[in-house]
Amino acid sequence: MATQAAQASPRGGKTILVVDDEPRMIDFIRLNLEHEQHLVIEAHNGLEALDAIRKQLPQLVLLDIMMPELDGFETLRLLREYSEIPVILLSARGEERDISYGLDLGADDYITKPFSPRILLSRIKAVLRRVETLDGGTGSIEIDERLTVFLHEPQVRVDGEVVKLRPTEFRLLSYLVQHAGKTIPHRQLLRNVWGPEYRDEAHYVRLYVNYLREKIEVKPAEPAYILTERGFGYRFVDFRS
Amino acid sequence: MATQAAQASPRGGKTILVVDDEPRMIDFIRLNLEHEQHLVIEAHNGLEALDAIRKQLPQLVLLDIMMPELDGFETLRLLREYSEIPVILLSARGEERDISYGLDLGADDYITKPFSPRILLSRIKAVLRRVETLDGGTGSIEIDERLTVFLHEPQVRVDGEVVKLRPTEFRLLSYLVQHAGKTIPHRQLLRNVWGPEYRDEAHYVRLYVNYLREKIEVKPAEPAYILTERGFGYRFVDFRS
DNA sequence: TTATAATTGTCAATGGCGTGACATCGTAGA
DNA sequence: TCTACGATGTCACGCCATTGACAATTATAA
Repeated sequence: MATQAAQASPRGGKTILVVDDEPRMIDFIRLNLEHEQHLVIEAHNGLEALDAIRKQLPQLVLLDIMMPELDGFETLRLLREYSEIPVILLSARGEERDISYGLDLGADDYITKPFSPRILLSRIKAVLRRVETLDGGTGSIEIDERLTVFLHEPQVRVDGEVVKLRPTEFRLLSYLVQHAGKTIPHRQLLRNVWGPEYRDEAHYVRLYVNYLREKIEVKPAEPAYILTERGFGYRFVDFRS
Repeated sequence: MATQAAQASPRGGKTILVVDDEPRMIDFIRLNLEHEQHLVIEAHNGLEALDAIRKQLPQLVLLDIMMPELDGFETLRLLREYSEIPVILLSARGEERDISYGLDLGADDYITKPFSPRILLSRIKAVLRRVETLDGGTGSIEIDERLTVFLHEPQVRVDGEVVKLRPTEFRLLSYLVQHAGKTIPHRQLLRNVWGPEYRDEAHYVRLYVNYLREKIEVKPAEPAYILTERGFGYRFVDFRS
């Protein structure tokens, strides 16, 4: 049902929906976003916002929390029932306590009013970048003739054969490939593949590195892709050099 | 080895280490933090910072990225080998691209220079609040005479008996209890218990709600703690009323 | 009231993940 | 060089998460 975001706009800018009941705030944001070549559409309450999202498919929504009719939280809750469009919440001073509620509802980030144009633009850029990393591009990286890593599917192609990866293997390989050429310390791998609550389980990394080697290396005992940096961590070979 | 954070400071303020090579920046931060009753200590490069953390055990570190000797990233990497002390990165304009690297290394948040006193204080407050939720308090919530939920151990006490919870059961129950009295939509439970990549697996929630009911309810078929709100989600009974 | 569909609850099978024990390798010091 | 120790690699087992099939319940409409 939910169509993928669309809307071309002049010179590579994005279509951004600004939802706020204060015209001054909308004007301020519009001024700054249009200066960056974005196309700005607006809505003045939650209902209008949901309507505009359905009809215009913006690439990003700036959503004020305190609004008449349908407030930002409720709007976001309804929206997240069917759409994963990026949303940045705008919260007024003193509402900071409730921000975690907004993130729970699925907001991508938030900005506290008042804010500077620079803050606004950098947050938007950051959110868009994150989203584009997730679903942009072809979604596959050709490491060399015999190995292709897919970033949207838990699988790799090795010597023309598709090999399925288990979820943890997939997250680990993606992380390594996306940081190819750098040695990643054990701790950092744990934190980013398993989660921040894992600190001392360096064992897991060894185990899953070996699972991966079994699947992608020619000779797992003499790895050519996932290299061991004794005492530090692991490094995926820099395939771009 | 790593002792728990300590340092009492006047009137409930925290001990905060500010690491920056620009004296003006330190002065600016010091002015604002001391106004909020925090005790400010300072360091001017990474080595000094690691030393100060060892010796003074601040509750939070504000860490500039661009510094001579040992930069913020490298300092953070070394620090995270042995300590989970909260760190907020300070990044100058134009370094925004590298922020995700800092978060990978285990930073808790970041602030882009220049920033306002209000931003500074609210970020610090947010990080400290998050940390204190994790390890503060007694760590247990007594729902009623027969049920106690532990927030730091995957277990509950039911009728005086300790019952162990599996990891997912534990996360789900913690989330429900911490939002007791509110109906949480299926989507929101999925997002916050399983992760943002789970969207349509509402089935999981049903299954785990039932696992939990088996463990904590008197009659699982007629739940008194975890209530079903047909068409919306689940609600943990409001035990504070 | 009854039929129907949507939602929720239950059960069982499968395979991934965490865990420990142990083998092997690499490095530094004797 | 040899030895000892720490780091890394390997293996096997048991628990838990996921998945699918299906039953029961509730709301809605006939």
